[in-house]
Order: sequence, then C-alpha cells, then structure tokens
Amino acid sequence: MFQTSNALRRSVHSQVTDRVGSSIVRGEIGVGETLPPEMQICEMMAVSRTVVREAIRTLTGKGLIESRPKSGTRVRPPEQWNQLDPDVLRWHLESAEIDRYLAKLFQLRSAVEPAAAALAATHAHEDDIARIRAGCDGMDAAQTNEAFVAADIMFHQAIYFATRNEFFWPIAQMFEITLRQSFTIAATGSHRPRALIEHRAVLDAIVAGDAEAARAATVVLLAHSADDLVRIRGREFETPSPRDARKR
Amino acid sequence: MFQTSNALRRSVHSQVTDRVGSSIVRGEIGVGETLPPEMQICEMMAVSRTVVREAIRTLTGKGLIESRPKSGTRVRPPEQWNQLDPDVLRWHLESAEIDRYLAKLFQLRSAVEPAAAALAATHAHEDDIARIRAGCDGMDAAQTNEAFVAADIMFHQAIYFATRNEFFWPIAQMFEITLRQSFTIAATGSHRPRALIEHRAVLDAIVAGDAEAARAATVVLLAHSADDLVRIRGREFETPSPRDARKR
DNA sequence: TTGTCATAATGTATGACAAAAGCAATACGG
DNA sequence: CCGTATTGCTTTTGTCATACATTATGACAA
Repeated sequence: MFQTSNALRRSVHSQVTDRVGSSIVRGEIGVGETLPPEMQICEMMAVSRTVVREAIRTLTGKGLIESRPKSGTRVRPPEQWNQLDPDVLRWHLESAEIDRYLAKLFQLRSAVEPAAAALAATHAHEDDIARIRAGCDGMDAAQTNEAFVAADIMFHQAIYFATRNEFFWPIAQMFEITLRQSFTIAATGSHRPRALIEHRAVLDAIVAGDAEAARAATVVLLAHSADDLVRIRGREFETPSPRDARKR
Repeated sequence: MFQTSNALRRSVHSQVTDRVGSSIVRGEIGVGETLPPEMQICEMMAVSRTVVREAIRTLTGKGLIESRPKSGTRVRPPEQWNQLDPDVLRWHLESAEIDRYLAKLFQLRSAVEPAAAALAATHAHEDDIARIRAGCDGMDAAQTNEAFVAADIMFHQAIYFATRNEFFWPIAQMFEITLRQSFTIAATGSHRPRALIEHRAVLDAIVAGDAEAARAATVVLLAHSADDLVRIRGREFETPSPRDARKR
C-alpha cells in the first residue's frame, strides 16, 4: 500500500540497477575504480547474486561499467556511457543541478531540431503529420497546464519520428523524461498564444513539404523558448554560451 | 588460436545477446510479438538459463524488449530502442543495406556536427584542442590509408567531446562502429589534400574561438564528404532527400 | 627478469521455489 | 438460457542458493 514513491513494487534487480547506476552517475565510484565484488554487493543490499549480476549486465549494456574475472568491475569513462539512455538520464537529473542539464539538453535541441523539422517536411508520412497535428490541436484545446505540456511534448516528439530516421528517435525519447518540468514552468499563461502560432507555423511548413520554411520556423520557436527559459531559470540558457568557460 | 573472426573468445552471454538482439533488429520477431520462453531459448542455444536471462537483461536495458511473468518477453516498438547504442547499431549494420544506414547517419551528422563545432569553439579545453589537433596531424602524417582514416575519426570524435556537453558524446561513439568503412572508401588518394585543408580550417576556427567560422567550415567539410559519398556509393547520399518518398 | 602457482573475482550451470498473469471452468445472478 | 464474475489451474518470469569453471592478477621462486 505504501510503496516508496514509485520505486518499490518494481522488480528487485531494477532497484539494484537504480542504486548502483545512480551512485556511478553521481560520481561516488569514480572513473576507472572498481565497484565492490558481487558477493559484497549482495550482502550490502541483501539480495541474491543472480539479482546483482543481472543489474550489472544492465549497466554494462548501457556502457557504464565493464567487468573481467578476477580484476573486478570497473567504471568506464563517461564518454562511453549511453548518455541518451532514459535511465542514465534519470540518474543524472536525480543527482546534478537540473538547470545545467536542461541547458545542455537545449543545446542539443538547438542543433538537431531545425534539421529534424526540415527532414520531416520531406520525409513525413500521413500518420506522422497526424501526430504532429494532434500535438498542435492538443495544445489548442488544453484546459489545464499539464495537458498543454503533454501536447507540447507530443508535438516535438512527433517531429523527430517524422524524420523517418531512427538515429533521431533517441533524442525524442529524452523529452519524456527531461522536458516535462522545464516545459511546465515555461508554459505558464501568457506565452501560450504566441507559442501556439509558432508551433502551427512549423506544422504548416511540414505539411507543405517546405524544408527550409520548417527549419526557419523551428529556429524561431526555439529562440523564443530560450527566451522564456532565460527569463525563468536564469542566464545559463543564454546563447551562445559564455566564453569565459574556456581554460587556456 | 583460430577464434572465429573475433566472435569466439567472448563470454557466452554476449554471444546469446548478439544472436537474440540481431534477430530482433533484423525483424525476425516483429514488434509486439513475444520471443520463445527462456527455457526454450536455453535448449535452442544449448546454454543455461542464467546466460539467457542475463542476455535478456542486457537487451531490456537497451530498450529492445520488456518482459512480464506469464505473458512473456515482447519486442518493444523501435521508437523506444536505444538506436545509438553501439550494439544496436552493429546489429543494424549486419542486417540491412549499409548504404541506407550510412545515409541516415550522414543526415544526423549534417544536423549536429556544425553546431558541435560551434560549441567546441566556445567550450573546448586545452586537452580537447590537443585531441583535435592530433587528429589533423595524424591525417597529415598518415602513410597508410588505414592510419589516415583512424586519424580522421579521432578528429571528428574530438569535436563532439569538445562541446563539453555529454549529450553529444553518444554521437561520437557511432563513428567507431559505423564510419570506418565509409571513411575508408572515401579517403582514397586524391581527396586527401583538400580534405586536410578543410579539416584544419575547422581546427583553426575552434582554436580562435570563432563559433560561426567553425560552423561554416564544418558545413563545407560535410558538403564535400557528401559529394564523395555520392560519387562512390550512389545517389542515396544526395541532399536534400527525395520528395517522392512521401506518401499522401 | 621470467616462469609458475595460488588466489580471488567473474562466468556458467543446475535445481528449487515465489509470484504474477492469462485462461478456462465453474458458479452465480439476471 | 445467457452473461458475468469468481475461482483455481498453469505457464512464464523473478528470485534464491550452491557448486564448479575460467581467468587474470600478484606473489613467489628460479
């Protein structure tokens, strides 16, 4: 009845995966270091070795660790982690300052989303366009803030799927996990009318099959989103990023 | 002594992971369908249930499947796969027509790499620049074709790492797996001098901290790479992509 | 320095039981 | 008589325990 937030109820090995993965991402173990032997983890968490091993396999599959007989299980450098993996993302967001990660995510969006919209304009199928339109309509009809954000997310995801290029899809996945909060904050009240117009501009360009128009409309959309984020969250979202970050 | 290419010698569960993962990506199982019960897979591949379960955990972690007691283990829709995962990528390349995937990868690069270079110009640290320069120098000094390609890959990877934005890193990882062959083909003989100049232009812009110049230089670099790919592999690499792919 | 060996860690196999979920048969009510 | 709810069976995944294989490390000795 009481299941801790939503962590209990799930299988034991995913709980162990969460705890170990989280502590790695959090940096508690440090790159190149080895985590405790399996048996020791078993004792620490009071689970069987089966469970621990399956958790380790999951983390290995995400690129976080690699293990060898005798030498143990070591943390791999973060360049080799599947940083776009939903779980890895979640562990990041749990640990670090949210704003830093939202800013970085926004850098990625700024790079990819205009091109994605352009590809969508030339490659989208009927059902892709239907999904994008559903996003627009949902934003239009939304009564609650939450419904508005959900429709907004659907809209942006649908654009990535409409590229018909699977390498763009993992980026769409991030929205589910990462953007809900930032969108929720940025979607309050007065911005909506303009946002709606700009979203529909992207839709229209895609429907018209005009790649360059879609790209341009998306650039506008993102620029205004950045404005909102700067206003609400702080100057970390300014573009381009501060030069003084550089060390020479 | 003889180990089949490089497949033998590896652990049993990664072999099982490969076989199952490959057959899923290949589409032999079909979205929403269930794979055979664990025990049956054990018999088919003559391994213990431990091994099969660990393989399943790995694939679950990559988003390919999800399993429930009694109802079995089902294939999830490809939108939810970690398409940028090195293994998933490899399974794709094993199965499908290489050219289609190289073309799609190139679409992603075209979207991301100019922005990545721009970010690198403002965010790169000393060691990042050293790596990029090492790539240039390596291309310069390369005697063999293979060495040239390796340096080329290092150059492009280093740019993604230099963004200091971990969300760009998984894209760099793809190069290792995907680009070796395409680069090898495109790097023959006469293209090298021009390629070298263009690479160094990107490096110089990044060193100068000039984001816009870095973006522009990368666009040029990619455009010429596309030319080479079109010439050698076929018109699939043309930009923008064919309109008639659209169904309305 | 080199070779060998003990050892500690992961890798694999097996068997047993728990828990969940689909399915069918059954019982109940309309 | 038909439809619905309930109950119980059974299949499949989830977890545990134990034993043994394999491998690489590090110490020791030649």
